[in-house]
Amino acid sequence: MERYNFKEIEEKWQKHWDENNVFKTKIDKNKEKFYCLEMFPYPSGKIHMGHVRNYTIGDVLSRYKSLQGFNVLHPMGWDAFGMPAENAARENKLDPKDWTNANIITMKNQLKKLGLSIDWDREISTCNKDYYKHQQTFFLELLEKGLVYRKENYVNWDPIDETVLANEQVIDGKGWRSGAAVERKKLSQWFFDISKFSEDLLNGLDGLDNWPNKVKTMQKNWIGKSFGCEIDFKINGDLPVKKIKCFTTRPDTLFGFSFLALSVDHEISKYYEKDENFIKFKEECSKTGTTEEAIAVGDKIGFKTNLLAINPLNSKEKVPIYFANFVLMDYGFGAVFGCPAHDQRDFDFAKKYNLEIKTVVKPHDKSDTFKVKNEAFSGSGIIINSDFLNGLEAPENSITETIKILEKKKIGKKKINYRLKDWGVSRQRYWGCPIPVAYDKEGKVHPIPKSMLPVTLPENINLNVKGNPLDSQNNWKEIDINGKKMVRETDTLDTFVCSSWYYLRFCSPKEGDYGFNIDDIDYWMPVDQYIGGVEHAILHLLYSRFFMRAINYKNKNFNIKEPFQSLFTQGMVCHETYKDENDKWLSPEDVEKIDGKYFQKGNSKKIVKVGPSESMSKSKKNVIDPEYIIENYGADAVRLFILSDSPPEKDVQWSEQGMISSYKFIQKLWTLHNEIKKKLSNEPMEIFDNEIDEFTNQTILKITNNLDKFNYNVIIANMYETYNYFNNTIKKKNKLNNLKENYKKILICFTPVIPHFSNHCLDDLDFTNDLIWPAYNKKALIKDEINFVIQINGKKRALIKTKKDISEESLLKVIKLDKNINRYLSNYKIKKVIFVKNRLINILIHE
RNA sequence: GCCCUCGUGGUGAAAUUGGUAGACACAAAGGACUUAAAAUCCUUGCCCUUUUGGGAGUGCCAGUUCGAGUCUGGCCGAGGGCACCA
Repeated sequence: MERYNFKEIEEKWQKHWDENNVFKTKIDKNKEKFYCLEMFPYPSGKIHMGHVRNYTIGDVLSRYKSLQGFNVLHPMGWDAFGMPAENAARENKLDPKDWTNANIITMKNQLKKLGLSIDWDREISTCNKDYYKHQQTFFLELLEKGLVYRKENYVNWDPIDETVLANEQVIDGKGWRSGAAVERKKLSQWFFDISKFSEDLLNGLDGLDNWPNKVKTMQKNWIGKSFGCEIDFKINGDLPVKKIKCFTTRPDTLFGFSFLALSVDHEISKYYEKDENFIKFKEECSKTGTTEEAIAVGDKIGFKTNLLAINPLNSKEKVPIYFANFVLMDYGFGAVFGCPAHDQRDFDFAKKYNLEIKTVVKPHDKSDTFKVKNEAFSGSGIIINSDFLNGLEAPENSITETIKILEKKKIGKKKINYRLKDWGVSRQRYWGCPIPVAYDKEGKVHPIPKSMLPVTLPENINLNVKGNPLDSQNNWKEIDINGKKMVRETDTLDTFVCSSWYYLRFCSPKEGDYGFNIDDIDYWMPVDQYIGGVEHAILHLLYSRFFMRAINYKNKNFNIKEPFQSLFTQGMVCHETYKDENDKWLSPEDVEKIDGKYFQKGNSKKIVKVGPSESMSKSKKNVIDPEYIIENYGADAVRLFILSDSPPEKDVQWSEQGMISSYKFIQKLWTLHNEIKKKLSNEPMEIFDNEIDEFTNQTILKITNNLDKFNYNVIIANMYETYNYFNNTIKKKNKLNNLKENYKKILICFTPVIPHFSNHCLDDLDFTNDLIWPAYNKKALIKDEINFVIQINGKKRALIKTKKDISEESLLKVIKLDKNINRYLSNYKIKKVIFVKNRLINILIHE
C-alpha cells in the first residue's frame, strides 16, 4: 500500500473541479435553492487562519446542501476598497489597484488550495468599476428618494487615517482601524438617512429567528428606542428665545424639577459666544470629551446662565438653567430637565452646585416623608409631593398618566426617541468609490447624470500628500455638466457601502445595466445562511439591513427587507503569545518547546515568556500561516483540525499536536480504506451483519443532525468513532455482505469535511453513481437489543442487555437473575417502580 | 451602572433536551515491539476495596422530581456588548 499522497490527490481533485466547472451554478427552477455566503475578505495580502475557519464552515455546509439535492449558490469576492491599500501603496510607491489585484491573485490561489466549492465565475471585486458603477447609481437613486443628504455636523475625526468615521466605527473613543483617539470636528458631510428606518430595523429583528440573540440584542441596544415625552419649558430672561424643548422618559417626576441643562452646542449657546467664561467652559468640555473613561468617571461640570426655566406644572417655580458637559447635542433636543432625586447623573450635578433635591417618588415600603439622601432613587414606587400626580404607581402607570395630562394641557406630547444616528458615509480618502455629485459655483449640489457613470478614480496619482489625494487632482475634479463648469465631490464612500449590497451582485455578477437583475434576485435571495465574525454585529449587518430598506423604499419591484435569513457567527482562532527577554513579540516559528519549557529556537539559553492565548494577530506575531500548514499537512487535514476542537461559534485554540493528529487520522483512514478495498475484492461476500447496518444508520443520523445544528466539532468526533468501529469490525469479521454499501454511505458523509480524500476513495472503489446524501433507515435504527439501565432508588446499579420492547413484568423477572440487583430486591420491599420503555427502570425500595 | 452569554477531568469538549456524566481528541503516566530512538499499538486516569463492588462528583447554596449538567430561586466567578442616551 502506498502512503496517502495528499499533495498529488488534492491537486488532482482541485483541477478536476476547476476544469469541469463542478461548482458553477445556474438558476434551476425545478430545484430548491440554497444561498450560502461567508463574509467576503479584504484582500490584505495572504489568507489567515480566521479565513480558513470561516470558509471551511461555509464549505462544509455548501457541500452538504449540494449532496442533499439543493441548487447551491456559494460565491466569493473581494471587499477591495479601503485604507490599507492606500497606505501600502504610499509606502511602496505603487498604485493601490496593483497592490490590491496582486493580493487578490495570491489569496484566490490560497483559497483554491483549501478545496472550497466556490463558483469562481461569479467572483466580484468592489474596486472594479463594473461594480462601483452600480453603487453610484444606487447613491443617486437614494438621493432622488431623499434618503441621502448633506449637512454640516460634528463628526468623528480620525487624526491618523485623516478621515471621518461613522459612529459605529468608533470603538471606546478610538478609530476602529487606526486606534487613534477620535476628535470632534465640524465638517460638511454626506449622510444616509438610516434613522428613518429605526422602527422598521428594530421590528425586523423579531422575524430573524435564526440569528444569534446576542447580535439581535446588540442591534436593539444600538438602535436604542426609548419612550417618553417632549416638554416645552418657558424661560425667563433677556433673550429673544422664550421656549426650550426637552425630551424625557420620566415626565412623572416633573415636580422634582430643579434645574435645566443644555448642551454647549445648543442653539442658545450662540448668545454666549462672546462670553469669555463660556468659551473657557466650552474648551474644558471638549477636553474631557475625548476618551470614554474620562466621560464615565469624569466630573459633571456646568456653566450657569442668568436664565430661569419655569416648571410647566407649577408656574411659580423657577429653576436655573446651566450649560453642562454631560448633555449631548445629538440626542433628544440637546436639553435635559434635571430631577436630581430620581436620576443619578442629575443627582451628582445637583450635589456639586448645591441645587435642591426634591423627592417625588417613594419606594412601596416607605412612608410619605421618605427623602432621597445619598443616591438617586430610580426604582418603582408611588408618586408623592406632586399635587395631582400623588398616589400614582411609578414608573409605568405614572408616566402614561402624566403624558395624558401634559397633552391635555398642551405642554408636551408623547415622543419616541432613538439613539441610532444617521450614517455618515463621506471619507476623505482616495481608494474608495467616488461620490457621483458635483458642485456649481454657488456650491449647489448636482448629481452626475447617470449617462456619465461610472465616475472612475484617476490613476497613477501622487498619494504622498496631506489629506485627501483627490483634492489636488484638478484635471479630474473639473467637469462639464450640460455645458456648465462644475467641481466634483472629492470625498469617497465609506467601504461599508460596498459590502451593503454585494450579496445581491453575486446573483447577477455580470449584469451590465443595473446592480442586479430582478429575476436572479427573486430566485436566489435571501441568503439562506450567512457566516462571519461577530465583530460586524452592528456595522456591516445593520448597514446591509438598512440598504435593503433603502432600495425597497418607493420601489414596487424590490421586496427584500432582510437580506440574511440565518446568521452564524464563528469564533476566532487563538494561539499562545510569546515574548523575549526585552518584551518583544516572538512568532511561534521562533519558539521551541523542550521538556515542557519554552526557548528561542536554536538557542536553549534564551527563555521565552509565554503569554495568554489570544486571537491570532500580526501585531502580536501569534499567527500560523495557513499556506505553510496546507503545504505540510494537506487541505483535508487542516479542514478537519480547524473544526475539531471547539464548537464553531466559540474561539478555538490552535494546537500543533492537534493538527498533527488530524493529519495522522487521514493516514489511518487511508490504511482502513485499503483494507476494506482488499476485502471487497478478495472475499466472497456472504454474511449479512445487522450490526454494521445499525452502526452506519446511527452515524448517518448523528452526522445529519449535527450538520443541521452546526455542531461541526461533534461531527469530527463522529468521524473518529466511525473509524474506530470500522477498523475493529473488519479485523474481527469477514465476508460481510453489506460492508460495501455501508462504507459508501460513510464516505459520502465524510465528503463535506474532507472532500479530496472522500472523493478519491469513492472514485477508487468506482462509487461514482448516486452520490447523494444517504437517508437513514428508521427501521435499522431500532436495535434488537437494548442496554437497559437498572436503577435502585435513582442510582444506577446495573446495565442489562435485553430484547427491545420488553415489558415491565418480564424485565423485573430478568433483572432478578442479576446478582447485584437481587441483593437489593431480596432484602428490601419494593415501594414503587418507574419504567421508561426501552431505556430505564427505577425501583424504589424501603431501606 | 444597565443588558446579554457562559461556568463539566490536567486541557479542548460530548451528553438523543429531565433518564448510563465525561463520547471524541490533546497532554500525562505505565507497558508491548525495538540494541536504542522515532513511529505504532495496548492499559490507566477522584476516594475506599485485592476483586466483585461501593462512595463522592458538572462553580456554591437551596428547591421541584422516582430521577437534575439540563428546570426554578438566590449567591459567587469569568467573558462580551452598551455607557453621562435624559
